[in-house]
This record gives sequence, structure tokens and C-alpha cells, in this order.
Amino acid sequence: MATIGDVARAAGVARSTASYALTGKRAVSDEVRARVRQAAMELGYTPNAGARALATSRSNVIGLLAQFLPDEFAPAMLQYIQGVTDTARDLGYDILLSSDADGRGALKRITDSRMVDGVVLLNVAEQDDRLPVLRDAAQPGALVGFPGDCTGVDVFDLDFEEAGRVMVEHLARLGHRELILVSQPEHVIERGGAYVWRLQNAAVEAAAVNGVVLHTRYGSSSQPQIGRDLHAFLDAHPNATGLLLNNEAAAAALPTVLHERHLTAPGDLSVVGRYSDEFARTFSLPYSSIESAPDRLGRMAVRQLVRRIEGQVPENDPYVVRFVAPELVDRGSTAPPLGDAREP
Amino acid sequence: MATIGDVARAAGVARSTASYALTGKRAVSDEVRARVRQAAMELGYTPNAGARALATSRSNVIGLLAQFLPDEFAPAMLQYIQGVTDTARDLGYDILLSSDADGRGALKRITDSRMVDGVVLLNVAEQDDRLPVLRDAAQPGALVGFPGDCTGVDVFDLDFEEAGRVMVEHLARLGHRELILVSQPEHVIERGGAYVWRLQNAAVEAAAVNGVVLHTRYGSSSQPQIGRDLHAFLDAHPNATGLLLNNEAAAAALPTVLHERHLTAPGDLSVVGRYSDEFARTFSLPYSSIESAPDRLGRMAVRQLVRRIEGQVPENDPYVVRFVAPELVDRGSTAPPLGDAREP
DNA sequence: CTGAAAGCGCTTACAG
DNA sequence: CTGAAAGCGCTTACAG
Repeated sequence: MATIGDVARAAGVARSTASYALTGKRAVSDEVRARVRQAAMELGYTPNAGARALATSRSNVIGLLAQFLPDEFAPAMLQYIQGVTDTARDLGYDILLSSDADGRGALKRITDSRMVDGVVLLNVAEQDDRLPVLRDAAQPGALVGFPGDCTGVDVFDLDFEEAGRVMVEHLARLGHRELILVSQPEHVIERGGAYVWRLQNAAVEAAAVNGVVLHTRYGSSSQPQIGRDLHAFLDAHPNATGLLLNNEAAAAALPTVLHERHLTAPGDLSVVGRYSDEFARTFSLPYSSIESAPDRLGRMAVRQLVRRIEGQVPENDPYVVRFVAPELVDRGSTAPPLGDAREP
Repeated sequence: MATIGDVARAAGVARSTASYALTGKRAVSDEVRARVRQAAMELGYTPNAGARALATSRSNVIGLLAQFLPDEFAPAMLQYIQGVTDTARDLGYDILLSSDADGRGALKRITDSRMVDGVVLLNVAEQDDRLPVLRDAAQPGALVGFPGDCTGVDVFDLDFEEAGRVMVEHLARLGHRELILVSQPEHVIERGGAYVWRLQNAAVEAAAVNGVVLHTRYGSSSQPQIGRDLHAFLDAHPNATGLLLNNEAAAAALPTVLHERHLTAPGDLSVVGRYSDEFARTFSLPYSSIESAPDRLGRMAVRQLVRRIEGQVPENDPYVVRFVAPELVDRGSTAPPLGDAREP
């Protein structure tokens, strides 16, 4: 491969001049710039990434720490990864992807070795053992997910509490008086998946305020168990007229379960989920849902991270905690309950 | 961050000695090695990746070129990515993930800049415009997918032709005489997705040999269109007793379609798909299927790539084209057709 | 068994 | 506006 020295020689200038002509970091005469560019073009010059990183202390790479947890619904993960990857590329950064089960070790390694200029953490737990490592690192970090302690990092998440309220209030307003909320498995909470109880607690509160009976249940995150769970929940609460799903696997399984019970939504049961529109389309889920906005969250996290990397944010500028407002996407799966007094 | 110079000073040795003690590339006295290691530990020393890459011409990074095509079923993609990422990590490599729509440009950039020691291409088309770039690159490449021209690269793919034969022969042996094969959309073929016609052509041939009528159809890769497609195919061929699916979206949609038609498998219809076991579990698909083995293919590709990177394969050693034999995973969705003479 | 030195390919103050 | 030189942090022949 051609080096900057080859380019300089071919253009008849000093290496420094060639560098400045190419990077634009110093004014260069039009004529020299043209010669250098021409030479670079002809030689097929591309700067050596390692050498540049060594000289500038910048790699133009962002680390993406994902974890493929067996109790998470894997397909949902992909959308966050895509959002992060696409945005990074648009801003001139490549993505170093780590799915190491030992996220802590992987994070320490890629930051200490200066492979990355910054880091995005997915799947953030309430007590995330990667956070102490991140705070010690020289590079900034952005999270998708809401940990117990947000100091020193920028945080982006769906407003799960508002989501819980919106779900309940939407059905309460339609006249429903007994609902079931199906959450992720309880061990997701134990592992630190705070979004489960954030949504649930808010839903419970909203139910109390609105005079609605809310049955909260944990469902499996995998098939076919979640199908059996749904049957059991519906059997246990035959008077419930609405179903709230904070569990992607449950949403994916519901069409089959409703078929098996000869029920339709919203005819027999009103349904509101919490997942992305992309997810709804992929699995043809006909239920209204709170948009979880994975692409948008990924984009927000990368944008803020790049601002910090590039020093557009003053050092120790207040770190942000930004919640995306839940938007209820209407797919026609909710209606007043059967026999509701207010229905004509 | 501590540098190798800091470590050397703390251990009271030369930088070169510190380097050798840490890398093990030259014999070092036990005592010195212990001192150096101790110093490195105390200082929290991690080599600077850029500097090491510059000095060794090795980055210990593998490029992974994925493309999220709108007509491919995204969740299926994730499993290849996981297989590649996990294997790379086990072998000491990090993954630079590119999902750039301009795969050609991305590939050129990451190879020319020496960011990566080698490259894995997913979603390889028959005439893949990334291949000329890859052949020109200084780094080796491994493909998952089977291009028209395999020179200069190592190739790994499912044996789709054998898969087509196995599907047909399995049902023929059970006594079926009329089958429908639902493939990916036709534009996947036009884009160069050779696996579609490789499986289909082999199936057609096997059908002829076995005296079976085979209706070949292209189905949409997205919901809800694929559901309507399936209804149409079944309407058009009411005497077909078996359904072959080379289309993940079709497999995911089939449970609902069968419910709607009040059909069961294998009671009314025998079904054989082509997808991974992981996919079957995620979506609780109860159909026997040809295992597409994404994790295994990813693993094979990375292993061979690393062998080339590390020079364990003689330069210009014959490149390999390796097909994974299709394995039919029995999930009980096939049986002799209703009213078959041979049934007691 | 160990050390001093050169070199990998860039960038960037320092001079003019 | 341009150039000569130093330096980023490693590794690795070359000497001893």
C-alpha cells in the first residue's frame, strides 16, 4: 500500500504538506492541493488506520457492547444494533461489536487499548457491572437503558413509567375495568432489568387512580412456554377485558393463542403491546402498541456520544438523561369492552 | 495510560525486554519476567492497539460485512452475526461490523486502511460486487454464501441442492404425490440470491425422478402479504398434501394460516421448512425443517479465515468451498398423506 | 539472557 | 504558504 511518503514524493512536496493537503488542517495552495490529491488518487492512497490512531489518539471507532441474553428476545436486539451502526457510519465512525458474555472485561480491554473513541452500552441493567469500568475509562460512554446510577454517562431510554400509565389509561378511558399485564420473566428483574418494574409499578398506580383492577403476571420469554402462560392467565381471569403486554415473546405468541381460544381483538379482548413498529411489521402483529423506538434511541445515543468525542460538549458538561416519550401506535386492537354500558 | 516504557522503567529493564517478557516472543529469565509482569499489573498496562498494529501490521480485528436487506428476514441474520462474533472472540479477534448499504466501499475502506486482518462476507450474491474488491485486498476473506466465482476466497454454505432433494424425497417416501414449494420472492433471485434457485431446481429434479407433482411458487418475505400468498397457493392446489418452505417469513406465518383454514400438520398437510433450530424455538414453529446452521457456518468461516491470517495455511493454498450437509430435524410435521393406500 | 536503536506511517508543533 | 523534525507506543532485527 502507498504511504503518505509515496504521495508526497509523487507530488514533489514534503510529507507534512501532503498530510495537510489531504486533511485540510492547514491552508495549502490550490496548486499543491491539486497535485497531492492527484497523486493520492493515482496511488490509491488510504491512510493507515493504526498509524493515524497512534498520531492523533483517535480511532474513529465506537465500541458497541451488546449482550445476547437467553431471556431476552433476540430479534428485538437487532434493531438497536442497526440504529447505532447506521448512525455511527453517517457520522464517520466504524463499529467495534462486542457480544462477549463478560461485558466488563471486553469493555476494559477495548477502552484501555484505545481501540475505540467512545462506547455505547445496550441492555443496561440497574446495577450494571460495566458502569464502574466505563467511568474509569478515558473515553465517554452513552447508554441505552436506565441504570440506578447515571453519573458520568449519557443515558437514553424509553419512558417506561409513562408507558405503563398510557397503556392503563387508554383502556380505562374506553371503559375497561379489569386488565391483565404480562411482563417479562421475573428473573429479568432479578438480573437488573429495571424497565420491567418501572412499567409495572406505574401501571399499578394508574390502575388504582382509575379504579381499574390490574392483574400483574410474569410470562416466559420463550416459546412455547409463553403460549401456555397466556392461556393460564386468561383462564385465571375470565372477566378481564384487556391485555397489556410488556413482553415481546408474548406479543408474538398471542395471535395463535387467540385463535386457539376463538377470540378476536378487539372484539373479545382489547390488546396493547410495547414493541417497535418494525417488530410489528416483521411478525404481522395487529395490536396497538407503545412504540419502543430502538432505532431512535440508538441514534440519540450515538449522536450525543460523538458530540462528546469531538469535544462539542464542554468537558464535564452536565450528563444527560433523556427519556423518549411513549407513543401509542393505533393498530385497531382496542375498543370499549363487550356489553359496556356506554356502548350504544 | 501506562506505556511499555513505564512498565520497563518500573521493572528496571529495557523497553525491548519488557515487550519480550509480556509477549513471550523471546526467552526471558524467570526473574525478569516476574518483575515485568508485576509492574505491568500494578500500572494496569494494556498495549496501545494502534501502536501495536502499526508495528506488527496486525490489528487482531476481523471485518464483518453484513447487509440488512429489506427483502431478507432480519431475525435470521442475527444468528450468523452471533456465530461469527463468538468464534472470533474465542480466537482472540474483535469484530468490526459494517452494515453499510455500500458494501463495496466499506470493504475497500476497512481493508485499505488496514483496520482489519481479514474479512467475513455475509449475504453473498451470485455476482457480488464486493468480491473484486476482496480479491484485490491484501487480507484474506471468507464467505458465507456461494458466489458464481469462488477464486481467491474460502466459501462456506449450506448445500441447498441437497436440501431441495432431501425435502422432496422425504415426502415422496411417505407417499405424497403433489407438493407445493414456497420460495423467497423472485427479486431475491434477481438480486443474486442463488440459494433460492439452487434449492428449487434440485427439488424440481427430485420431484421428476420420484414421480411427484411439484408446484413452485415465490412468496413475499414480509407480513402480512406472505399469509395471503400462502392462502392463495393452498387454494390453487387443493390436492397438494405437502408444503415445502424455503422462506422464513412463510414459516413464521404458517401457524396462523393453518388455523384460519382449520388445518393441522401433519394431519391435513405435511410441512417441511428450511431454517435454524434457534429460529424454530424463537417462534415456536412446530415444523420439521432442514437445519440452516447459521452458527456453524459462521464458525467455519471464521476458523478458516483465522488460519489464513495466521499463516497456518500455505500462501495460495487451494481455497476451500465447503458445503454443510442439510440435516432434516424431525418435529413431527410430516406423515403419510390422508387416505394413502399404504396406511393401514 | 538483555539492551540500544531503528522503524512502522501517520500528524503537528516549530521555523522560516 | 511550505518543510524538516519530533513524536505517538509499540515490535524486532542487530549486537553483545
